[in-house]
Amino acid sequence: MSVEAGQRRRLEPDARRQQILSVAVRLFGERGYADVSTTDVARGAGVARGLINHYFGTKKDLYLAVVRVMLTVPSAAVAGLPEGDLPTRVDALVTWFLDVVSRHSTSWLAAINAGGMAGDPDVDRVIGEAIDAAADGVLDATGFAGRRTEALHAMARSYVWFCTSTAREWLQRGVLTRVQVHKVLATTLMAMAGEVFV
Amino acid sequence: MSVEAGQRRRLEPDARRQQILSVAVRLFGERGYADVSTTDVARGAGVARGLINHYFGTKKDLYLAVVRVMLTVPSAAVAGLPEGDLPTRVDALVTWFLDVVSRHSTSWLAAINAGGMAGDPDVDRVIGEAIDAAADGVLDATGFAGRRTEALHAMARSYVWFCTSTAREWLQRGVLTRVQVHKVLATTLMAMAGEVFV
DNA sequence: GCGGCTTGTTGGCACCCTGTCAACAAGGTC
DNA sequence: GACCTTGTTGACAGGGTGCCAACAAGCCGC
Repeated sequence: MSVEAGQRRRLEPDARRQQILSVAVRLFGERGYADVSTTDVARGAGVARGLINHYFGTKKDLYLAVVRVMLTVPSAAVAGLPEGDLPTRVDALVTWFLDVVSRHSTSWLAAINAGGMAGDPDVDRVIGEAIDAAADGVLDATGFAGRRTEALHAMARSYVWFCTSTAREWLQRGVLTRVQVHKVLATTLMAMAGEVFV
Repeated sequence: MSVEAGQRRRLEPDARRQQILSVAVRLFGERGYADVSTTDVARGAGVARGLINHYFGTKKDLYLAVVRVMLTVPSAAVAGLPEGDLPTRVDALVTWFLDVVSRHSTSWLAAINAGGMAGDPDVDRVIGEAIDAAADGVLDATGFAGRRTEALHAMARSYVWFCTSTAREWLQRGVLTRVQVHKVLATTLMAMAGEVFV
């Protein structure tokens, strides 16, 4: 107990908001939407429950902020792919993806999994934006960013979902190795780039 | 109103259970877990709310029964793939999958989407079993059912997730055509069978 | 036909969670 | 030290869930 529980302390709005958000990220990351009550978050932050509504609005709004944090971290360094022929660029993209997802595996996979909120329009929109960004990276790496169409983008998005589910078999189920995942993802992307992206 | 609302009628347990279940399937299929209350289901069935707990236990148990119904329907006719070379069998598998998913699109995609319950161990287990069954079909169609390993099965499972997300781009977003989805799925499965299943 | 019995069914109770809001007080200012 | 801004609290009302004793529909023996 490093915090005096009996005393009431004023923090600057940004600091308090950040403190609550970090607690929420931790809790939602390990327990899923329905299993985390705003009371839990408030207790974790040593704060009255009403303060959460004051800063974030509704519980779902808080969750949206949490998902944004979880998804924004990895997408920081999307750019920076090397030059070279198609196999080289595809390999670099897959390597980059596996690095990112293994580093932030828990939070990132938890966010993509939607922790029990998939189907909600707002949550799906936030996740969809992250998937869209990743899909842009896929089209970029395969050299189709210039000829981008809605259909191409949809296929790339679908491939990103494929990446996440394959990564889950590696990081969560532990039944695939990183080398195997790498080969699966690189091979399928090569096939898509060569035969269906046209 | 074909049902006398004011009268209390006794039904046989199986009939009542089935009646409640069908209402629950309809409601959960169109509105997601959190947005459907047991009161809604009870009202839809013209029944006291407590009766739902009597027949199904908790609300999550009811939802599990609903998901089982939604996922069991399509997996009925998994078998029956034609003989022939690899491209022929792959093509038939993809055609079969697209037929099934387009016929039961709403309920099946809703169930796979978990309607806001992904992350729950029990729900994930039920969905996982359906994915496993589909993955068996994939290994069967590609002729690797005999040499089945855990890793192969994981890759097939991952491919099934790829199929669902691609189908979503077609049936829910409407940005891909059936022909495009077919080509994507057939091409990638051919690539996986030829290069990574080894 | 009638009382009794099995059991499908109901309504209400207790508990938890959520969103709101008026009241409170911490910390700076004059 | 009085005062004022505003971060913070606690209580309230509404709604959802699980549970359980009481009720009654429909069948059986007489």
